[in-house]
Order: sequence, then structure tokens, then C-alpha cells
Amino acid sequence: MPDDTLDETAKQILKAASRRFLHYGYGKTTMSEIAKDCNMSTGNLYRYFPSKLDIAEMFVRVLRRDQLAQLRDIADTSGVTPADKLRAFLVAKFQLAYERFHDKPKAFELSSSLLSERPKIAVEWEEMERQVLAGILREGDQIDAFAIDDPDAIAKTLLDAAYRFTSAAVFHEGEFGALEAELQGIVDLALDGFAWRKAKKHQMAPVA
Amino acid sequence: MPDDTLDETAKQILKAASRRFLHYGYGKTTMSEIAKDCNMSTGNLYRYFPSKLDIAEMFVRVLRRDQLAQLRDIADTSGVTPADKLRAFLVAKFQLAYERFHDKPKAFELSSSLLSERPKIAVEWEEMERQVLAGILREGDQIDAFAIDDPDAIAKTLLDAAYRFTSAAVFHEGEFGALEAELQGIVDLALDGFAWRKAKKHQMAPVA
DNA sequence: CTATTGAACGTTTTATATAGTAATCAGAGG
DNA sequence: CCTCTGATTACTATATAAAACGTTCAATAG
Repeated sequence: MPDDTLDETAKQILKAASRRFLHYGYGKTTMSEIAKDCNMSTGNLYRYFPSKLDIAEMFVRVLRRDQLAQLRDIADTSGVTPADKLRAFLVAKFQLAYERFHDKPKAFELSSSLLSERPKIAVEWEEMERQVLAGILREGDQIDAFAIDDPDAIAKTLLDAAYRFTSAAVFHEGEFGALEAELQGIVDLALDGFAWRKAKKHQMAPVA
Repeated sequence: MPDDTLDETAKQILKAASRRFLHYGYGKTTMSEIAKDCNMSTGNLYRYFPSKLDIAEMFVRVLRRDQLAQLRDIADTSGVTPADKLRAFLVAKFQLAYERFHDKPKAFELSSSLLSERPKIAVEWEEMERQVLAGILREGDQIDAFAIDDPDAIAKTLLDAAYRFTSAAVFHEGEFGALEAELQGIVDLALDGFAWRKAKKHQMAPVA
């Protein structure tokens, strides 16, 4: 959504700002540089964005929209078991956090600056990602792969359990492969937990 | 161990420093203040501790020794199922981290300062705690409550899964009760995972 | 010889002055 | 009217000077 409701001038500003944000970082990019890149005055920038931070927010929103789309793709792929989707979802989320921290330091700095000033945005994203994960769980319940009462609560639990590997705020030390293996250990255990709950449900049903 | 190998003068220094660390924080405590409290010169402090940071390290070691003892007590209690021990262990670890962050800001600052300069100490403590948890798992395996191949690896997985709630480095927002409930959700799922593995093992055994 | 001192040293932290920046707004241009 | 400007303002960050700090060590005391 973010991109499309903007007029041409706003897009131009966003593009110029994005280039500088990625190259020099948020703190080292000035409004007058952005204005100069667009051949306009600093004052005019404020006709299109309320503040510098709002330009950054729009930029990060675009990035995150793409990442969320990636996670949705995983959830919507047909011919994959819910268990594999769950696994793929968490590994992809880990991979995104890992890359952001290790390979894209400027984007990481930008995200950090933004989220420290606008914490609600993080909550909003977490909520959206949780819904995608809850969708996978719900599908698993319907297909009878899992037995899940409250998909949203379980999604929260899974995200908590994977937090160490999926939160960009946590420092990721160690090799990618080693960290991924540890995450897989968590996923394995969770899937076995689901298997047990499913078995228990089927066993109980006739009794009740 | 830390406390006992020290002579009287060193204990006196440690005591004076501890009082100031807890009251004013590590950064706002100076070596000359500690010296004055002990009626000695700054230079003499260095006959008993190599540096200010080493005084802090000794102080925190004493704190942590008590906390580790608390966790060992949980593991060594008789008449409690391994599952309940596991739960109690993780909840206690969460509670310690929560208190350190919320109720003892100076101790938290001290820990942070120390661990940023001496990261190996954190690794050392994690290792010790993991061994205690692995002991609980091993007991569970022997009693046949769990089916666990590699207790140490599984302990690592559990600590990873609980990381969000047990790492002092992670900002704990929200009420204690709500956070504990989320942690319990993780423990529940993990225990169900163990139950499944146990069931699977018994089912497989006759076949092989 | 051992235990202690306190001035001296190099570094870090803090206080202050300076420069630069984000955001505003009265007015120019179309 | 509506769009845009750039000098102005209040604030923030950077650079510089001053104070404080951790640490050392030659000298002193017992």
C-alpha cells in the first residue's frame, strides 16, 4: 500500500532518500541533501512528508511489505504440508533477520532508529506475521495434521520460542548454519508436541 | 569459591565496593571512594585486585553463585517429577532475569558492564546452567519420563526456546504474569514434544 | 622484605562552545 | 489561488577544553 498512494514528487523524494539511507545511513543523510538530489528546496520536502522520520518509515514499510509477502508466499504454497510450511516460515524469518543484521548494516541501523522512535510499528508487524503463522496452524488443524485450539495463541508461543533467532534486536553471534540448526531443534520439538496433542485428541474423543 | 580464597583486606574492599555498586552503580563508583571507605589509598587496592572491573567481577560471581545454587536446588529436590523440575527451572530462571531487570537496576547495569567487557563469563554461566538443566533431562530419561538421546543438546534447545524470557539482555515489557504465561506455553509444548518422543520410542522398540 | 602511600601519567568522561540540522513560515513566482 | 523558496528559529550533534578517573610506581613506613 505505501508506495501507491504517493504522487510523483513524493516518490521522487522517497527514491532519493532511500539511496542515501542505504549508502550513508539515516543519521548521515540530511534533508538538504535529499532536497538537492531532487532539485528542490528543503521546505518543499515538508509538503510531501511531515518529517524526516516519516520518509524513513515509508522506506522501511516498503522493505517490510516485500518480506511479509515472502512469508505469505510460504503460507500459500500448495502441495506442502503445514509442518513444512511452519518450518519454512520460521527459517525464512530467521534468514531475513540474519541478513538484515549481517549483510545490510545500514538498513539495520535505519530499522533500529525508526523502531526506537515508533515502537508501535514493530507491534503492527509482529501482529501481521503472527496472523500468517496462525493461518498455517489453522490449515494444519483443518487438515488434521495438528490439533490446535487457539491458532493465534500457539502462533505467539512459536514466535516466542523462535525469538532468539528471528528477532533482529538480538545479536546473532555464530555461523548461520549453526544457528539454523539450533532453530531446527526448536521446530522439531514443537512439531513433536503438536503430534502428541493430535494423538491425545484422537484417543480422548471416543472416551468422552 | 570466589569469596573464600580472599584474605580479610580483599573482603573488606569487596564489601565496600559492593555497597557503592548497589547504591550508585558501577560507573558512578570511583576507586578513590572505595579506598576512602576502607581507609586506604587507591594504590593499595591494586595489591588485592588487578582492576576495578575485577572487583565487579568478583561481586557478580558471588551473586550468580547463589542463583546457580537456587537452580541446583530445584534439580536436586526429591519427590518432584522431572517435568515439574524442568518447568520450575525455567520459571525460576525467568524470574531471576525479570527481577534483575525490573527491581535491581544497579545490579543489572553492573552485569551489563561486566559482560560487555568479559563476554566469556556469560558463556561460562550459560554452560553451568545448561548442565543443571541437562541433569534434569537425564534424570527424566532414566526414570523413563522422557526419551532423550542427547540431554546436553536438548537442554540447549530448551534454553534457546525460553531465551526471550530468560535472557537479561532482552527487554522484558509487559506484566510478570503475562510473560510467565507465555513461557508456560513454551514449556507445555516442549513437554508434549517429549511425551511424543517417548511414545514413539516405545512403539518402535518392539518393531526393531 | 612486605605493606602501604600518594603524586604522576595517560586515558576517559564531562562541561562548554561552536557548527550544523530539522522544521517553520512569510513571502515570491506562476 | 496553489506551489515552491530560502532565510530564520530552535534544537541537536560535533569539536574542543577542562576535569576526573583508573592505573602505575618510586618512595616511605613498619
